[in-house]
Amino acid sequence: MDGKMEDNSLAQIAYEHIKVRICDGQFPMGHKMSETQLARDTQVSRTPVRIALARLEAEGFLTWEANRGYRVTVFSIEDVRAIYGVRAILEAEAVRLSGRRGLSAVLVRELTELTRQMEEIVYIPDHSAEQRAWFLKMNHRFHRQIYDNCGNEFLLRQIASTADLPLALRNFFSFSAEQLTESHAAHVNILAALTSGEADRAAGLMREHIWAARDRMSVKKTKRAGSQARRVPMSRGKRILVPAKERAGIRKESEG
Amino acid sequence: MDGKMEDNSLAQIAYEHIKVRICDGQFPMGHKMSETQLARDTQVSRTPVRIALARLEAEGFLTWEANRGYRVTVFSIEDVRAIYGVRAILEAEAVRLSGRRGLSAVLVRELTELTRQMEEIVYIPDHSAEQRAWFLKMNHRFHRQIYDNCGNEFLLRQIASTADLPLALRNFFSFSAEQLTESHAAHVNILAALTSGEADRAAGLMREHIWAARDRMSVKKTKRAGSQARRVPMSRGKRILVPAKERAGIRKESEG
DNA sequence: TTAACCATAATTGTATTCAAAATTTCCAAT
DNA sequence: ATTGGAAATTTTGAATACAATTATGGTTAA
Repeated sequence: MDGKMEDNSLAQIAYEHIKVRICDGQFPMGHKMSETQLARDTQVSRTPVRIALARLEAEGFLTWEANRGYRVTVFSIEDVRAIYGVRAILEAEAVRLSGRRGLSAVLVRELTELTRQMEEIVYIPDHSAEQRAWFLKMNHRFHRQIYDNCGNEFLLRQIASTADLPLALRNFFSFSAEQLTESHAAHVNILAALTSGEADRAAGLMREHIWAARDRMSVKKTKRAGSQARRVPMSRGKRILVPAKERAGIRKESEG
Repeated sequence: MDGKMEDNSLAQIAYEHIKVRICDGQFPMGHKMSETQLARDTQVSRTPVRIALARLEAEGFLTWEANRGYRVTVFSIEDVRAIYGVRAILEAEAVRLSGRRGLSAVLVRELTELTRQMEEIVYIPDHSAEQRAWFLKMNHRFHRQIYDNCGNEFLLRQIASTADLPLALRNFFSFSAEQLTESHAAHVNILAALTSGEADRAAGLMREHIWAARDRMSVKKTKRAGSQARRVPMSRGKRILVPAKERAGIRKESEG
């Protein structure tokens, strides 16, 4: 169902394991990624862990420093804005291409169904955290379904690599009820534009939809993100300035 | 002058070494990257080579297959078109942002100087291959100078990662005199739009400039690229179908 | 108390070793 | 000659060993 062929390689397992923990926020920004520690946690040797770390570094999740190892990349609030800016143009383009190609009947049905499910949650006065999480899951699928139809595999790859980067941050920002409503409304409009063949308009709506998410993020918790983020690494070999000495207290809380 | 701080790590050296050889075309698309072979060539152990390969894989240069190692990613002509499509929107956005921020006097002077140097070559009736190479170098700087001013470090990173990908292919396509002229004219227009504060127009011109490069590529050597490219990998774990048995004949021609 | 310095420990960078999988080679059978 | 298959070789995946650098901790002196 998942289309995932068996990845027996420990490097792959370590990669996914670590990536999830970064996106979860279990490894916060600036966190020192100890190779030995990770190897012990995963019950493998350092070799596959190193492969995984190298890949995550190339993808921007980690930042490397000579003889000092890897850290979770520190994104300032400006960085996140910048990432959302890129996401906006990439995903708007994906929507445009997808719209130009035309949506199949089954795809429209799936998107409609997803929208309906999200709407259900939106109209629940006091939705639970679980329901909000479900909304986010549906939201993710909605976007992805549209993008997957765009026919530009490389664009998809770029989107995938940018969409996950600020994921760790997103955990800090809770969605309010109005934001869910707003988001849902945007989805409805985008879907309407797509089904009526207005690819360019759909693209513009998607761009604004992502801009809205960006702005939502900027106004809310500037304190939290701003205090932790000191420096923009984002390129190999640059120094990053982070508190140092925050090693303890994270290793044991995994899988509590 | 290069701003490169000492990278003693063998992994880093191997990374750059291999990447250059991929972009050079010394390692053609689909080429099997033997860890042992590379290790012997570089006079280091397999360990740093593996790190380098993992990074290059994450960046899209290489494609990995379980128990079968790495290969140079095979791009079909459609892939290259797709990449140029993404480049167009990314670099147009960089131009727009750069224009909105405004260009400093010194930057304008530098861009003007670069344009002048390129113009010189354009107006030489029979320019040498060396001069064409110089044009390409200036061209690259021109683009880069504009982008670097955009203020979105993440966008720059994305551009850097996409711009190099089809570099190997670009070696197959020789620039004709008219194409140089066309390219130069576009630069002049873009620079004019930027200096007159028309950021959006500059962005549009850049988009078309890159589209022109894309189309130039599509019409020329479809045979060459089409015959070598069989399948679009571009995502980890997918199978790629390449001739197989093309190992010999490459190892010895390096550093002849 | 603080600063400096040396010793110790821990971590990273690299090489080597070993096992498992894949490729190649070679031989036999059709 | 071609095909099939089994042994041999090569290559990848992973673990371990070792060297070099960095972090830590404690002792001493001001």
